[in-house]
Amino acid sequence: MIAMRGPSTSYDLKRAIGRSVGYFWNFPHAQLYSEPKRLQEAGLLVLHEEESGRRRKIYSITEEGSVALRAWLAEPVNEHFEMRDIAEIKLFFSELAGPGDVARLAREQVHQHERRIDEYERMRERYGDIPELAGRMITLDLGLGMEYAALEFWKSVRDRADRGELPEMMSGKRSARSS
Amino acid sequence: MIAMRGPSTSYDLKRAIGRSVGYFWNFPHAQLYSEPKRLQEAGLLVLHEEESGRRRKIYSITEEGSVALRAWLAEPVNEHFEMRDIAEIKLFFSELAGPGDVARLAREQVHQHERRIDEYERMRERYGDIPELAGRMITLDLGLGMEYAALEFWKSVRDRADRGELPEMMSGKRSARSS
DNA sequence: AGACGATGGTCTGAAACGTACGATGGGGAC
DNA sequence: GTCCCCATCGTACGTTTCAGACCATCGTCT
Repeated sequence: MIAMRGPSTSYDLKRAIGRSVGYFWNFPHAQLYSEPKRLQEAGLLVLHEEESGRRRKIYSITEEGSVALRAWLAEPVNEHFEMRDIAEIKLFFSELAGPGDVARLAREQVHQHERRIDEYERMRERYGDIPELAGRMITLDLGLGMEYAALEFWKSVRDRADRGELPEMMSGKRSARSS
Repeated sequence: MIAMRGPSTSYDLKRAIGRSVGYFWNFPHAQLYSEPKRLQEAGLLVLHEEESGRRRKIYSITEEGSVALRAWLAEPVNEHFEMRDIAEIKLFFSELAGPGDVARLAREQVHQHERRIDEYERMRERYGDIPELAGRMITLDLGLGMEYAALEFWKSVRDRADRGELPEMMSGKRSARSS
């Protein structure tokens, strides 16, 4: 982020991330203070500390840092993306849930994904045709694609639940430890 | 999981999760040993320890546990799902990458998502029409939807990169700390 | 009898996390 | 002009999570 934005304080990073990468990779802000320190000690960043009143800590990338960054970008990505979706977990275990729970869950999810889609579409409208940002907007398409996929899914769950097509019993326990 | 499967050892959980929920919520296996202990101390599980050679630790859910579980399932889900996608991060910062990096990245991703789709489709074929499991198969549809969305996205990135339509320069640093 | 893989479990050091807390400065209300 | 609020900027710290090394047992095949 520092390589892209130029010299930044941790607070700058926090805001920049909040508006961009944060959507698909969350950072607790405390990390944005400890990590730069680590990277600076490793020689990948340099710290310029203000002497005036605010005493801001402004980090810039070093040549070594740039090299490491480019090496990382060139490296292949082995892992598949990770997801953590509480709604999906609840759906998976919905056979243990009470009547109406699934329908309510699906409705909530439809709503949430619609809001998120709105948010993304507005971002695209505002920044979409600023050529400087166009590159960074690519990932927005992926986010939107995912959101639309999720939205369609939950809509169909909602409709099926409303039509009573999903089991959603609250049956007795099964037995087996085997299989 | 224990409520659904019936009495289970941590190892049972590990396997069961590996074949199902694990795809959208990963658990390091060590947690599957420490958590049940915690839940047992909290009264939500009971432990039956074998006295024979193996001394397996088999957990079952208590009435209190069932109640807590159903309460949790009925609770609204506030958070949006979390994603962690290294490929997406690299794409976001691709303006700092070397020539060819984006194309390579996209190709890898296409391949990975295709493999994952295969895996899911095979699961559906094998278990799809076993009525007992049908309920648990719903989430598979969401997984597939996401995978197809990602696949299409990365294909389009790949094609655009091949046609040289993406900037992918390695330009000089920007200046601003502001905005 | 021995090898080996599946089963079953524990421990630990390092990261990550959330969150409370402290401080400064600029700008608007008055 | 002064006062207060909010955005800015930063630190500290206890708790969870995590990866991964490690250990033991059992069944089965050779």
